[in-house]
Amino acid sequence: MPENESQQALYTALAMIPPGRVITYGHLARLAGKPGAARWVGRELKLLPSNTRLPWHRVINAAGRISLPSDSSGAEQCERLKAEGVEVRAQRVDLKTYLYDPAR
DNA sequence: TCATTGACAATAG
DNA sequence: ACTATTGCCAATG
Repeated sequence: MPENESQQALYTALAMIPPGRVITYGHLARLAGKPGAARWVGRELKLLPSNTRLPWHRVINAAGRISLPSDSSGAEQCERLKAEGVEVRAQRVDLKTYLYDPAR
């Protein structure tokens, strides 16, 4: 059973991000019905189980960078993105090219 | 209740 | 490109 509406909306929105595309925390928050709650999104993603099927790795910050420490988690996100065809050069993703914007 | 912290964001200098 | 500041939501001490 859904823990709450917002969380359910977040999962649904995240699940529809196609491979090879990315989205920012802010945009995802808006899609989840909580505009301006980018930080809340990050907190929720951190709570996801390691066995989740959700594409958490397609979520990056507004600057196009990985918002995780460069150790294990950050490196894994980077690898996952590259594996999907997303170019990550100098720790940075070109939002103009890879950002998933349903309204555009 | 207040202060701090965190997978954030926009703006200014 | 960098730091500093301010605003944001929620959890934690």
